[in-house]
Amino acid sequence: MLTGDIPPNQTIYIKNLNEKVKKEELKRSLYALFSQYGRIMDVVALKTPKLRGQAWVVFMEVTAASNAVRQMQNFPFYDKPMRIQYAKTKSDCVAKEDGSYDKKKKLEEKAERKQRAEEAQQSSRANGATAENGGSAAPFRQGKPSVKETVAPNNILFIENLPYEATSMMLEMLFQQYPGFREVRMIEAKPGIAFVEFEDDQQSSMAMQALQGFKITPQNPMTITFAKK
DNA sequence: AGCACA
Repeated sequence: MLTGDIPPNQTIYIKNLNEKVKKEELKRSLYALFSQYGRIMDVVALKTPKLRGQAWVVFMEVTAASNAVRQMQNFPFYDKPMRIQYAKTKSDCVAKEDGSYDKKKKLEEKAERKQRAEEAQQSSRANGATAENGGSAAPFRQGKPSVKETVAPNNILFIENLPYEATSMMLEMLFQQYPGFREVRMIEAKPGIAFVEFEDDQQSSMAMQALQGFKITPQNPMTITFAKK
């Protein structure tokens, strides 16, 4: 198994990400793509030589992380299959919430890492380039509070939290700009939801990433998940 | 391949 014997963690570790994607865009897309599994506390991505092509997505619940690990395993994202595991350690933002965050310990760890890096540098007798990268607060958006059932990626999107005023025409305008768009389906008897069909699951996922949380009215950020087949 | 919090 890809996850090896790493115990479940509310944070998932993703590798084999496309390194050409800019950090902010990557974080936004990961946020949009994974928020269908539950509320996300933080997304961390660094572009340092050691950490490029990897990211951490911190969920509020472990169950959300578990579903994400299973369902999105190997899913093509910017043309590369994502490799997903549980993170090996607790994320800082989680430690801060549960009170176990220890600033002193954190600094020690940082110093140790630095030390290690310098040793490696010396022993190799080589001078390499150093890359540093800034980055700040993770995006926060409204999402579903509760745990979701697991749904594998597919070509049909399920849209929730639409305002009453929303029409299929409006949704069509919104979704038709993404390649592979087929149709919008709304059900008279069920206001507030819609189904949007694409040709394949990669195209539907691109639209999901682009429109996740989109507000038709200020009070209604739409929630997009893959439809149950 | 690579597990951090700039």
